[in-house]
Amino acid sequence: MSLDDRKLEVLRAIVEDYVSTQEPVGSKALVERHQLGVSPATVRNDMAVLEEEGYIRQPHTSAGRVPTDAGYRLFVDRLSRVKPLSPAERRAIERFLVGAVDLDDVVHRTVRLLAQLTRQVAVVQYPSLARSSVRHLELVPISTTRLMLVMIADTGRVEQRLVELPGPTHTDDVLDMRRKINTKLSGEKLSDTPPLVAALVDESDPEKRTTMACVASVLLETLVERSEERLALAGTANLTRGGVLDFQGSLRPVLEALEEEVILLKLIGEVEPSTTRVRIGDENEIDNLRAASVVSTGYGPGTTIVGGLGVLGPTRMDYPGTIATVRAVARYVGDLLAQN
Amino acid sequence: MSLDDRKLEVLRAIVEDYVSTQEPVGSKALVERHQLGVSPATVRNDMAVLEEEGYIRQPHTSAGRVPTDAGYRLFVDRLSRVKPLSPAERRAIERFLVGAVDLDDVVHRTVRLLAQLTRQVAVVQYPSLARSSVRHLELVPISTTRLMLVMIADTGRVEQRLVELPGPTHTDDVLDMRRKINTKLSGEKLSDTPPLVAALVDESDPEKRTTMACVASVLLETLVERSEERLALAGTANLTRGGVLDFQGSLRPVLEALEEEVILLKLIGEVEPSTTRVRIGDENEIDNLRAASVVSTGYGPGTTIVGGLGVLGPTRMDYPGTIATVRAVARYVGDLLAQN
DNA sequence: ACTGGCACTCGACTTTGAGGAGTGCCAGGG
DNA sequence: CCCTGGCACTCCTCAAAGTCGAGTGCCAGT
Repeated sequence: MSLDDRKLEVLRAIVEDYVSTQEPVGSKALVERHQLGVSPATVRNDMAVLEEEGYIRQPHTSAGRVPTDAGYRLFVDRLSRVKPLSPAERRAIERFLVGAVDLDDVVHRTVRLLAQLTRQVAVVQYPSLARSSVRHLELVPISTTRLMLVMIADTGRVEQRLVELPGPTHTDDVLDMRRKINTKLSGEKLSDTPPLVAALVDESDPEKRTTMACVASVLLETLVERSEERLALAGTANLTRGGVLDFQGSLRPVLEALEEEVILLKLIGEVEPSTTRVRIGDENEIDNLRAASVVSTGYGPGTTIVGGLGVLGPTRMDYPGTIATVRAVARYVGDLLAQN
Repeated sequence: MSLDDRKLEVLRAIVEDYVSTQEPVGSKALVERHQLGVSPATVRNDMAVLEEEGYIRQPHTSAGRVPTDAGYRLFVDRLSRVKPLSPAERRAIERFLVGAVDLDDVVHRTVRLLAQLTRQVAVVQYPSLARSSVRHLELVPISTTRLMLVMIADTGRVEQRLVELPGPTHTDDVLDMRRKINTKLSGEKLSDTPPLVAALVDESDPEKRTTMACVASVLLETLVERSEERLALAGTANLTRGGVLDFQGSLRPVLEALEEEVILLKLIGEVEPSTTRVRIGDENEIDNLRAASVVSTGYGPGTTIVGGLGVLGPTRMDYPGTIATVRAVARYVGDLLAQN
């Protein structure tokens, strides 16, 4: 059975009212607040159908209706009009992001901005190393048997690791290694580097091979294996808006999930180009977040994607507004990265 | 009026019972659970005095007594015996901290460990730049008009900033600057560097002065002005233990405070050598944390202090245990840093 | 100085009842 | 055939009232 236009209109009205009032919405209130052009009784019939189809439900008999996860899904997919950002919001974004001095700064400003605009929990992934290229590798002698390896990626990320050398090594040899490494690796995608690093060891003089092997192993760890994805989080206090009503009474599971980087990365990290992804309630694979919704998207200079960002909130959220904000922020951040 | 020994014993019993049960404790329950050697009526008289002195209070008539902030303070200062760590805890600390590969790793492991052991919110400050010395400064050419400045501190912290040069600059000149800067600044406390940086500009060749000034300004920002203190936070989910009872019904203000780095730094950053600081409820200057207690201490290699760490929880917390854990973790982290 | 006894207070919990929002269904009308 | 007004019904919310019991303060007695 398919739903006719009016039923969809009723669903939209229910979602919009419920999102803004946080109270189950009844047929009478619905016709008063929206120009549906029919009587409450008719709306009731439509509601009965919508309930049968699983889009809305009653918390208890003789209460109004509340959208189900499926209802929100339908709303997002077919009923929500794109809500353009207000000029004030655009200005807020620009004001917030100009003046960022480095990548850390950009990420921190972004995550706070997102949290503030959406009034929800915001998550921003640092540009993924897996999607970056090597811009420069530096070997800094700390002592005769210790180096600091610094990797600068084209996305602005900088990673450093300590290298313990097998024995005292002369500065000239370090410089030599540094030159060779850079010649070989500069400009390469991080994911393409392992064979090149192996080649570096093979090609080096026999007497310097152990030293080079040492550096190479740390290099590999830094470039690929560790593949450390970093995150920034902000706005957890927003979880407490709407009392204990959202999130079925306990913030616990949500806060727990937010502490797991792995989980957050799953949420915002899996990005397809230029798509905004919305996960509603049960659609989240993580049990702890079955009462939450996540809106996420990728960002990066131009059309490429180097990382993900998004927000998390109650299923009862303003989807059109949130989606618009997340998209806009992602675009601004992308532009910002493109400038470097 | 001074309190005799038994009254203090009663106070201790009240604190201990309330901390473990989270319920107001009455005179009868008290004599049953502790060997006070007197009758409930006597205890009641003692309680009346303790209440008059402001150490305990009744949530309402005909309820048991609850410690006040002043009561906890007295308990911490005079009544709590040091609780030695269990072997299991010692082992947990060691297991958690060995295998940390760099400073980031150490800090993250520490903060998680602390949150887990105390079952509270943990905060760890990265080694403060203000207390660090320069180990090495590196200038990495990114393009002919851009450098990346990398500062490596003796505490393991690494800061980087982009430098926009006034015009194309030859690599040799960069190397020259790099050498001069290192000669001048290596080993110096960051706080002592500003005049040295100024001298660097003064001493440089006239035609290279603008370039050097450029680098110097970023250098100063990195070394001193920005003076960016970093933090790691973990265990916010622990705030939800004990229901909504702790924190007078709303986590909101606490979560808000935890989002402000400045506030957290105030809490754990002001450290005197080898002291563990306990701030109880109202003693916190931040309004949002008037229902919380903070236990903090400094850490660093040997007896020096390079940063702070601590935990935050409800005033109703296990002070002896928490204090012991915080101290132990700080000592272990200090030892770990000393090894590098 | 401590104890047992006793009257008293007051929150927690239960019961009862009125009120009302909202529904489902049905018969009638365009 | 779809919409509408009417009506009986459900069941939540809220307030009032009452019981229960933990815990207290005080006092007289040892």
